[in-house]
Amino acid sequence: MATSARRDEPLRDTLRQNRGAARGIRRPAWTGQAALPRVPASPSTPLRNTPAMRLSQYFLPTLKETPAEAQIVSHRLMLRAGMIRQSSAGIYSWLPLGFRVLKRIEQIVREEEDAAGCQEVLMPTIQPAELWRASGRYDDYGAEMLRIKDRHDRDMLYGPTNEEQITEIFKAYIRSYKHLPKLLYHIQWKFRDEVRPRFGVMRGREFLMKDAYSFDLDYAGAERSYRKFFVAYLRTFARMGLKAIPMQADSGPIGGDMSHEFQILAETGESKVFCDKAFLNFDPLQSDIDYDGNLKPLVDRWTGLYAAADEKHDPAKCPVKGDQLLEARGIEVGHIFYFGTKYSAPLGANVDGPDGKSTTVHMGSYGIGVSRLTGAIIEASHDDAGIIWPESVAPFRVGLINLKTGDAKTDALCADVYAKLRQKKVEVLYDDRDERAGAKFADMDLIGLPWQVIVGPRGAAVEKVEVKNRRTGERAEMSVDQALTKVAG
RNA sequence: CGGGGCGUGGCGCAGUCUGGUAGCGCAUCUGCUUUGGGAGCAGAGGGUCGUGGGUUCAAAUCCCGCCGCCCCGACCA
Repeated sequence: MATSARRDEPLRDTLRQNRGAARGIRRPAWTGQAALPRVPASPSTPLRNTPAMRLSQYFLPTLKETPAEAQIVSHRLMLRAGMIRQSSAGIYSWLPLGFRVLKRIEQIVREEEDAAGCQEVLMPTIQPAELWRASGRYDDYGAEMLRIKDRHDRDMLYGPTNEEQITEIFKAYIRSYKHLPKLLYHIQWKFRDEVRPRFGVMRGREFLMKDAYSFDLDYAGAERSYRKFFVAYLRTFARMGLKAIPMQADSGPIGGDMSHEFQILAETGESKVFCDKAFLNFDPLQSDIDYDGNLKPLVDRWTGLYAAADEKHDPAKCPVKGDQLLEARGIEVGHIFYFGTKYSAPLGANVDGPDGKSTTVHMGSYGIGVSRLTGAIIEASHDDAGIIWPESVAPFRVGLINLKTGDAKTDALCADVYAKLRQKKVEVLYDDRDERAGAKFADMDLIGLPWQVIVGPRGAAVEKVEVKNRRTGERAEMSVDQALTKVAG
């Protein structure tokens, strides 16, 4: 058998690599292979399985130059920080750093939905056309819906939303008003075949969305459910460090009456918004919420102030005068609406009421763009050097920078700080690469971890480290113990 | 979907008008020197120039078709 040139390639590559390894040659940050950790006999299943990471082993392909296709700042920074990789127009893979942020955001959304009494389910991405024919939307939805056929030539679709699906589930099991209200949500990938996807994950075709659905006996009940989500949304966005303003909205193609969209304020936002400056003083996290109590006063407080997106704003009719009117740019990150029996009626979602009569349930649906939020947060929180993550969604809380790997004292001090942070369960990314100081500073600023602990030979000689706050830029030298306290939060 | 632009090594670009050995910077690999804000020198590897056809002695370059991506607008979480 002839030995082809191609056949020789892998062998040569292997030899080359082995030679490199034997000499202790460093590999780029994201190609290194870590020794696999020993698996304990009875492994636990923590939510986060990588609380700490060495950058020399981490897959973090940062870019110095900006890819040409990215126009807006969040898209540029997500590509440069190695968070995502475009697969095709409006469709992205999530790399480790981006995926961590996505999971963080998802988890905050989940916690606040759960707190409001909403229960998590998971519905499929692929749905049967039949379901959508029943609601009449199979024909109404248009080309934005990705239609596919299975091997039996049955019409299927990649779900752009899940009203029909959830209504079918509800209908199958719930027969009595005694089981109402029911609040259900899921966090699932959706697909809308946008004519023109753009702005990176802010307007992709495939996107991760939390969509919740409420089922109530009547309008009054639906109103109570609506308020729960209204409040949960205020808390959700506030926890991500965002200023979200609820604005009266059209209910769009899904249809309905009561509707608000939640716009976060960001200088680079997609549309102009106008609102009362008093909003800025509201803090949704100030007080505990009793979701079983009366939420009307709280919702009224938020809806009592003027807020309008560009197309709804009429300067002549605006009640807010002069300085008190805030003109800003916004990004829509959530949308809630009540739509009555729009789906429950055609799909036959009825329950028996107290009077023994069958009643069509009142529904509402409540969306949050989870993947979009990743970009939106960056739009709201960045500077020239890169991303500035709010602590609640940061992929790691602390970046530990070793300014001179190979220097015994510096290495030892870094190892000490790294171990202590892990002990304190502080998520840390340790830059132990053999790179120049400047490159490390630049990368760390770019990926935007809230805290940097900088260790160099100068400080190591006197057992001091430098702590830098990414947001304020404030930096100070201090002992390891002081640094741990400062950074642990 | 209307209008415009662009596809050349992993990234950013030149070369196309006027056809004639495929280049530059960054990144990567090797060696030496460097080391507190994206290092220097020397060497090396890597590209069927989006794709199919056509014209020609010869095509990244000219012609036709197709595909992909980006921007503006209308539309949207």
